[in-house]
Amino acid sequence: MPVDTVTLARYLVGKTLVHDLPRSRVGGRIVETEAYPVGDAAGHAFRGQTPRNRSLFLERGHAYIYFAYGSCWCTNVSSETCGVGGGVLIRALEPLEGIALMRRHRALSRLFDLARGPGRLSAAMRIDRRLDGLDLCSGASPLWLGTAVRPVGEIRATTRIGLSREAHRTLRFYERGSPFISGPRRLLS
DNA sequence: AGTGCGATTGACT
DNA sequence: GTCAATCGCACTA
Repeated sequence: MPVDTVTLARYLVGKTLVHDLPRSRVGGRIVETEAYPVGDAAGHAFRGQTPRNRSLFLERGHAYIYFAYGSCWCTNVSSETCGVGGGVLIRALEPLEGIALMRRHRALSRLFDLARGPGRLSAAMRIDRRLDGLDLCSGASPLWLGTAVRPVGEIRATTRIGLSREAHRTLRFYERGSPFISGPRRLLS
């Protein structure tokens, strides 16, 4: 696993994210990420460690899950060494496994909208605070990162979504041409 | 104790 | 394309 945040954000595109539920499994291919490296004023770790963001300071590869806008859970991977704050936001997933169950979690039928956006993918995969702080690479967690199921396409970089600070930095990565990424369609190509 | 504000989404024009 | 709901948390007093 790469040792810096930006490289990790690129590396995660094409890998899988899987959640083992009591009776079944849901998961998919990561097609879009955003990097929040050390020293980035837009990152939750920027102002130091607090009870809310403590998982960002765990060794790289742990889950940081936070609640945004009163309704959405967002799923991140910690990306630095223990004690240093940094993370990668998982923004969109190409659904692969347990699609019928994910549709039920989202009460929605369109496959392309199932996991297109950080809050949507967390809802589809039933990810919430209970999974915060888990080691995503240990092999023992119900939420885990898996290897790529097929070769990844061209990875493109653009500006991150929804920020006021550091808005110019191109730290959003996505698989070119994927219909499963979030944001305006014009950014697809 | 009170205030302000999002790493968003879904509904609506 | 625009816009407001919603609430946990950080920050100020």
